[in-house]
This record gives sequence, structure tokens and C-alpha cells, in this order.
Amino acid sequence: MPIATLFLGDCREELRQVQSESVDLIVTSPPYANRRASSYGGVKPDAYVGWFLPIADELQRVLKPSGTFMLNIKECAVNGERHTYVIELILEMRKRGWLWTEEFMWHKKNSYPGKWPNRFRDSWERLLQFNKNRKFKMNQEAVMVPVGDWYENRMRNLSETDRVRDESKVGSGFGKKVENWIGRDMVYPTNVLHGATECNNRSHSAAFPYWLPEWFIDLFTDPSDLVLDPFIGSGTTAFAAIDKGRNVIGIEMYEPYYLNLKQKLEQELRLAI
Amino acid sequence: MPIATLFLGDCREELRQVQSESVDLIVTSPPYANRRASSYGGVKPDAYVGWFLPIADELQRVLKPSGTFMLNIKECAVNGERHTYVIELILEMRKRGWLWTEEFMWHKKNSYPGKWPNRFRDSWERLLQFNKNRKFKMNQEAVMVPVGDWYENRMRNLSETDRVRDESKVGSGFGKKVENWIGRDMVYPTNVLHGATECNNRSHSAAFPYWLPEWFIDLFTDPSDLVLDPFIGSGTTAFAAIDKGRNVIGIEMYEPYYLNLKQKLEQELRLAI
DNA sequence: AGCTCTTATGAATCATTGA
DNA sequence: GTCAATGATTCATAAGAGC
Repeated sequence: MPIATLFLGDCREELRQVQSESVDLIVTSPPYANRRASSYGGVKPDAYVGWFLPIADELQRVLKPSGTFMLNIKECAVNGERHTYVIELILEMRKRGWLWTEEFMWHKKNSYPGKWPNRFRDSWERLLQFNKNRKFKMNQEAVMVPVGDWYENRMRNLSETDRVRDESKVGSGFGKKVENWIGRDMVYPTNVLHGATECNNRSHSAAFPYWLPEWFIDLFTDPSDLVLDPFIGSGTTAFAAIDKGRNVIGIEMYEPYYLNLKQKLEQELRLAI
Repeated sequence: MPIATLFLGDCREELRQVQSESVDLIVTSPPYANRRASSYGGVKPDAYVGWFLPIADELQRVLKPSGTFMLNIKECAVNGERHTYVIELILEMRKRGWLWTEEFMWHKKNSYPGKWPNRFRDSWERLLQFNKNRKFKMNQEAVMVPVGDWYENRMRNLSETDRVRDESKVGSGFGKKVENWIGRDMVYPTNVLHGATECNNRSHSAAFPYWLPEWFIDLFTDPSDLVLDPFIGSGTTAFAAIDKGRNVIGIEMYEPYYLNLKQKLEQELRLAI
């Protein structure tokens, strides 16, 4: 039976109650700069790095050495330019010991239309992966995807060159051995995730679709592991974690969100008994 | 009749022959760190920013105030981490007066295969947009796309809140009136581009797929404008520019590429007379 | 002409071995 | 030790051949 723990308060404070090196996966979508002013006070772009770094430090303390921190973030446009707080944050976090392992891209296919004279609709967000060590827990098999349509045609008739390693002819150093693919119906994904944004949530503004934390929970944790979201909001991360049999800690400073989520969690966990 | 000008040599030198504020669009894909060692020497990741900045300075000189610089680039993985030279380059270029207007995303559907313990296949690249001024030439109508799945699915079920202007309930200030889009069959694109990489070029490893410079030429130039690619390589940018009735300047330091492109350009321009 | 099938190959990364 | 070269891993696309 998964355990869900909820804290009401600013995660800069509440994180102190979380034990050091106890968390397997942190996955969160913090308030973006200038957004959600009514509930989070609207961090100014120029102040964003200074605001986030103390939180990043605490997250580093509570994360297991084998753990992963997935940060969903995107810079806003300010005065006709993309702001630099996200890339500055990456550099600062590296100075403080984080490893910037990877940047996944989330392609939001149903972003709302809009028209500006100098830019198009912003249809992607960053999913920054940070780690404490070069070795970390990663269950790649848990997120495999069906092989593409090309496979069936490709495998129907294997040529002779397919059965041996076929070295590239132009010196790229790349070869293939198609025979390895026989019988395979699932392949590994790429670092581009696509899916729609959540667009039916009236009580919380954050567009963190369920499949997104779910995917990283599958990838970076085992059952009974501990997942943390310091900006839990409407609780998407919590429900994904519980559904997957993981324990979860959520922190929320905006009381209406906190109370709403607390009630829904109690209901879900009671029903599951 | 479009004019194509080719220079053989290092663009740090050859760019001096290009007149100040004469170029409407720079679109290029410089050699990535540690890549193309045989033809370009393989710039080391730690030396990349220092190598590129003098080039960026010259590009700033030759670009018109209304012009745009599109830089296709992606960081490599070094020692288990994404290297930071690209984001450092953005910060340094801003210090030197460039505006970082936008970051388009190129989703490469047929990325290199491979399997590693700590990451998936890298399937996207950055397309960084830099400008000299907040006002720049942009022909948004030239790149409109037919409505796709988003339109189909979104329009099928128009909710009541879609029919009236739905002032955001979370203070984001973003309202929407989806009904305005009914009946249109062309919409503006997003900042995510997708398409395959070239994978059939035998004489030299292909840089851009043709549609990529073509798209930015449509978007950021008018007929008879001047397009510059300081790393012209196999000449994709040149052919796209010529086909679109734009003039083009290309620089190439690797003589086999230069000679090959020169011959093909002469052929094409002669045939077109 | 238009379809199906065959084939080459593309900005890759990590572990290991050798200098 | 540091650094460089070598080997192993494996999708999806589009040109071209075949029918």
C-alpha cells in the first residue's frame, strides 16, 4: 500500500523535514517566471535563479545517490527575447554539484493558437535531467514503445548483408546488424516525448499531463521507491506515483490546492484499501 | 537571376570580404564539437565558445539591422553529461549585442540508433534565432501550414467556454477564442519543426535537409534578398536560396566540398538561364 | 505511372584498450 | 594518470530498383 505524505507550506521550508538521501526520483514543474502570480507570488524572471537555487540545494540533499531529478521548465519571452534564467540555472546547478545528464524535449502537440508579430506558438518545453552521480537507476525496458510500421516490411525479407554486421561504406564508423532486430516488437524511445497537454483541469492551472510523471516514474524508479514533487499542485505526480505502487511526498504552499489534493488523496487511498 | 558567390577558406577570414549590413538572413549549421574531424578539424567542446565567438562577431557586422541569424546546433554528451558550450555560447553572444529571440526545435524522426546505459537516442536539435533588433523582417504568412490533427480534434468538440472568450482563471492574462479559428484551413506553424535527416548522400555527409533552410528563407527573406551560410558544406542552403530566387553567399574551407559545390552551382545556374 | 520492396546510412555515445 | 583510438550498440527514412 503506497504512502502519500503531503506538506502545506513553502518547499524551501518544508523540504527540511525530508530525510537526507531518501528520495529516488524528484519530478516537478515549478511555477514558471511571471506565471501563477495569484497562488505563488509570481517569481520575476531576473530573480528566478536566485529563488530556485536554495530549493535545488535542498533537493540535492534529499535525493539518493542513485536518484534522478527531472525538472520541467521553459523560459518565457521578455521584451522580445527568450529569457536566460533557465540556461543560467543549469550552469549554476552544475557549479553546485549537479550533473546535467540530459535534456528531454516535450513536444506539446495541442498548444493553443496565438499570433505575435515576432514569434510563433511555443510548442515545446524542456525536461531537464539532473543527477548526483554518473551511475543512476534507469529502467529502460519499462518505457519501451511499439516498433514502427516500417518494421514488418523491413523484416519480411532479410538480405545477406542483413545477417552480418554491415559496416558503413563512407567511413562514418557506423554499422548495423539487422538480424539483432528479429522477433523484436518493442524498441527504446528517444529523448523527445510527445503528447497533448492536460486541458480539462479547472482547479489547477499547471499543465502537467498524467503520462509525463508516469513515464519518468516508470523509467527511474522501482515499486516502493519514493517520489517527491516539491510543487505538487493538483497532484498529478502523486496520483501517478500511487497508481504505480510508489510512495510519494508532495509539497504545496497554496492552501486551496493543498486541501483539495489532501481530500482527493484520502479518498483514493481509502478506496484502495 | 539569383547570384551565388562562393568563397574557399576559413570563414573567420573570408567573412571580411562581405560588406557590412548587407545580409538579410544567415542560416548555418557549423561543425559540432568533436565532429567532422576529417574536414573541419573537430573543434574540442571546451574550446567551442572561444572558437565561435569571433565568427559570431563578423556575422553581426555583415547582417542587416532587420536581418536574422539562424544557428543549428546541438551539444554532445561528454563524460556522461550534456556539455554546456551551447548555452554558454548563447550567454556570450548576448553579452556582445545579439538578441536571443527564439529557440526553435528540430525533431529528427530518424535519429541515429544506439543503446547506452544512461540515455536514449538523441532525437532533436536546437535552431537558435538571433537578431540585432527587436524588429526584424518576418513573413509569417509564407510558412503557414494546413490544419492538422490539432485542428481536427480541437474543433470537433467545442465546449461552451471555447465559444466565449475564456478569460484565464489563473491570472495568466491569456485568453482565447477558439471559435475564431473555425473555417480556416491554413494556420501558423509552431516553433517545433519535424522532418527526417538526409540519409542518402554519398559524396559527403549531409548537414541540413533541404526543407530546413528553405523554411527559414521563406520566413525571413523576400525575393532578391541575400542569404549567407558561412559553413555551406554540400550547399543545401545555396540551392534552397537559389530555388527561391534569393541571392546567396557561401563559404567553405574544405576544398573537396568547395569544388564539388562550385561545379554543381555553375551547372544549375547555367541551366536556369 | 504508380506501387512495393531493397538498401544504404545518418552532427551518436559508452566501454575498453592502447599510447 | 590523462588522452586518443577502437569496438559495440541499433531506428527510421528515402532513394532507387523492380514489377
